[in-house]
Amino acid sequence: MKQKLKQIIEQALQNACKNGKLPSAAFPDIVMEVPKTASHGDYASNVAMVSASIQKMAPRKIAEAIVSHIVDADHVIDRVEIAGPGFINFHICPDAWAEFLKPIHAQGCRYGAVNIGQGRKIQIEFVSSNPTGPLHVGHGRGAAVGDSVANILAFCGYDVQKEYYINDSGRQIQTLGRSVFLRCRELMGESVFFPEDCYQGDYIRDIARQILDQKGASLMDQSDEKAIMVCARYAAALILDDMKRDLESFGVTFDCWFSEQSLYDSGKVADVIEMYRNRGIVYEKDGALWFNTSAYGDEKDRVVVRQNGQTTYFASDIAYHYHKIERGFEQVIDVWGADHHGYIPRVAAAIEAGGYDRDRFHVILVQLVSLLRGGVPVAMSTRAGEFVTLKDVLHEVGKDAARFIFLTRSSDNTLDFDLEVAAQKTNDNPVYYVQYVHARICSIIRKHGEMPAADVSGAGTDASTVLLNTPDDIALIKLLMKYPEIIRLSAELMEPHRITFFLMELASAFHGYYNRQRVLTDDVLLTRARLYLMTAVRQVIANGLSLLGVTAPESM
RNA sequence: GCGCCUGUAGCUCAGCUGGAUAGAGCAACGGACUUCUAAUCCGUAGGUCGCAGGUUCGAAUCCUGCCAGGCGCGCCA
Repeated sequence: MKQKLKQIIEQALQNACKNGKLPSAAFPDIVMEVPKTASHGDYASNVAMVSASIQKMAPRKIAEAIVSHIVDADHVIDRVEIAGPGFINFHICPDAWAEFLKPIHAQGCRYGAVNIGQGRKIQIEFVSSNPTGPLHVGHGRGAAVGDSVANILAFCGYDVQKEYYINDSGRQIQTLGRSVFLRCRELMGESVFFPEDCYQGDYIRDIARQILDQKGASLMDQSDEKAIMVCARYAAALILDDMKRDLESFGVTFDCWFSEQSLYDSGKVADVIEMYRNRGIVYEKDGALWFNTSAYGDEKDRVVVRQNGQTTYFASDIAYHYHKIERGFEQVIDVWGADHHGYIPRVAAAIEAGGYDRDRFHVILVQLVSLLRGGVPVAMSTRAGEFVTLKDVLHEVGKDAARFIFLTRSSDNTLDFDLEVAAQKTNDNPVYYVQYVHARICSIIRKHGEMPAADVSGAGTDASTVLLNTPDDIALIKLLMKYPEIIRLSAELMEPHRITFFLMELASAFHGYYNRQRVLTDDVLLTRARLYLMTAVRQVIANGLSLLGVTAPESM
């Protein structure tokens, strides 16, 4: 409809110009928007105001010139008004709307897919939690956002790869090994001192028990260093398996699990450092090797190889991100907790120093989650091993509620996750409000199937859709027409919460409709038309929910 | 001190690639189930869009400064 009106205005501008009513043939891009207030029409354009400086005319005069040259061949326009400072307001014929249900039925589960990716390869890396402990709520938010963004981008024509980066190298893994090792000795009856910097959680004991069962006490016969190494590998693998299971029950899967250690094993870290060294980007100072990140906008240079010869985490991250782009991704997206934001400039610097445009690297920062129960904060301390895991949350509130709630805020905002509210099946909980729409429509259709003469095969093809012309019908249709635009925005901005809010808005419109209008009536044509509308609503709800990774139940 | 995020109704937040009278949910109050699922709906009430300037036909939205809160500023990961 917007497109149609744009063309009509464009034509009117040209005609007006030809007839000498407008001095200049230079026209701006025509913007057509939906006014907030119904009395301002169904669509409004500000062309006249924007053209004022070009045409050297008063906006209202320009608007008059445009309006008087409008040709409405298809008779979609009921009336046109000039309002306020020079808005041109279009009121659409009530009968013209139902037309726009056709693409929804024609495209089905593809409705809303705007092809902005055009097959371009894009990678999104998320969660990437260290395999040293279970996933907690914060990871859940990252997982929900990352997975949903991946869904949206794939839906919009990108060739998306989802990746999990496994930090299976470095000090934290060492610490993990030491923690398990000490618990093993403890289980064998030794009294050991368990340092504070080791992982305190009970899961360490469980792992120790498993490893002793599996490998036997002879594990401890080798040198401590070797035993710790074995413990570290074993524990990391176990924790990783656990994470995979948790993520799967959260509806999240990855195309690639990328090991940090593999970057060292294949010599990629050394190679990349060598390359940068040859190009003078990396230099030695104070016995350490530094990366010249400040030349690329970082606040200071960063160490890559420490005085003691060990590489820093940044070293492998340089190699990792460099190779991501080498793997052929046009864009590389990282989903990070907001506490890592200070790390962005140096990774961007590394990419730019590698000869790539820094815009190819994008970080979605996700703010903290505070866990509450009935409004009271739940104490969480990784150090003390007290935390509510993602698994616990899933068990308590379920996948759909968890995913939906994680996406009810912009990532830029911190999120209070209240376990009590999330578990409630009341209107405090927006998931069910949206899912209920789907269930209700399915129920209507089931009921209709039990009715005599339950044939809807002609729906949408006969004149019956003209009956969809009440304000309630039109309001719903207009919302459905908005959906592709919502999808485009959420893809471009990588903001899944836009879909969440849209679905709540659509749900609200539907429930209102349901309470005021009847779908199944004695009037066969009307019933057919309304079923046609209802199935379109159901389709859009299902499409949106699927992008969020939430199921659309047929009954509740 | 520097950087990032936030500041909109009593609470939690949308809106912020500029548009007309700023929205939703919750909480409060009052209503609606013999009819397709009341996990629903309708109505009432509620606002100096943190503050001050600037840009322009027009600012919650863009720019600058300030104030407040959160997070981060390692040869940790």
